[in-house]
Amino acid sequence: MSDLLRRLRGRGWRMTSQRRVVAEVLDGDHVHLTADEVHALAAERLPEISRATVYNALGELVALGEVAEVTTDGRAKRYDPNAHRSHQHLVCSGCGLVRDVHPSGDPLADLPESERFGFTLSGAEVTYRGLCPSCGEPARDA
Amino acid sequence: MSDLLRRLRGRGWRMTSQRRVVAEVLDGDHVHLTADEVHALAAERLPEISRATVYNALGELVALGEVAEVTTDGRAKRYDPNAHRSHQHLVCSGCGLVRDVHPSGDPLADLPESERFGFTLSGAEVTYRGLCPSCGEPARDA
DNA sequence: TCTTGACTTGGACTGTGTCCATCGTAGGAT
DNA sequence: ATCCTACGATGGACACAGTCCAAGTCAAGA
Repeated sequence: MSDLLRRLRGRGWRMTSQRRVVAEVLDGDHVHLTADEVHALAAERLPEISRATVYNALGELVALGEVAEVTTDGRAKRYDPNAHRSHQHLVCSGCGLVRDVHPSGDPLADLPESERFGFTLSGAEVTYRGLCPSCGEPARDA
Repeated sequence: MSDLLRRLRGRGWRMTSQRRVVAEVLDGDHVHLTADEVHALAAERLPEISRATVYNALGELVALGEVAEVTTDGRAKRYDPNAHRSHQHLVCSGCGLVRDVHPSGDPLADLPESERFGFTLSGAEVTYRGLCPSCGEPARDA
């Protein structure tokens, strides 16, 4: 059993076969699946699992802080199980590929008091945009 | 006529009454409207304007670089006419309020070569999250 | 094993955005 | 000033992501 499943069970998360496969599908590094992708992968092991259940499970994992929700653009949210190590995202403007990155420096420290407008800050997300090695090569006709 | 309208006309943007009201609605600082809000405001002046036209006009303004698209969460995109001055966004986790902010430092400089994975970087967006003064006050029962 | 409340299901529903065939019109040509 | 025509507007159907709900199912404690 993975660490994730062990942690969830330890926190009193009622374990069902559906929740198990969702958690298993999300296990690993550099995983950034959409809800539909999670559903498709889960359905390979448990064909009857419903979309609603996947959405429920993902929502709970996010609420528990085990998985982070990443909105890279106007498309579907992606779910990132690497929520315990603080990191940011590098997104390919061409194909949508997402990589975890670890910038130096703390963006929160870069926001002076005069620019906080009385807000109580809780965090900052940085999204780097660019072209991945495949998309960056000049397109070539056949 | 506003600077925005003048610039657009100068760039050969065919001016119609619909495009005019969309551009006028978006004029100003600290404007972060959703497409539906733009449509509603535009419809006050031009009741027959259709949603498709608003979406078309917004898409063109974004393509022209006159307006920036901001995706703060899984909800509707917001349109920010303040695209010429580089800035980042501060979003209230409670009510969704968006403010423009100007952090010091350059997030791009914080991403070491070893963390770029061969990408050609084009920019970085920083989204600060927190509670605005209204939402930050402890809720009080009546 | 029994019980029960939490979980799952699937289908309807909502919000956001896109597409497309048809109609209308801005702006150049005359 | 008027005409032409290509570009823009229209609105309704469609697509996608996500939520909600009533009814059925099951995990886990007693």
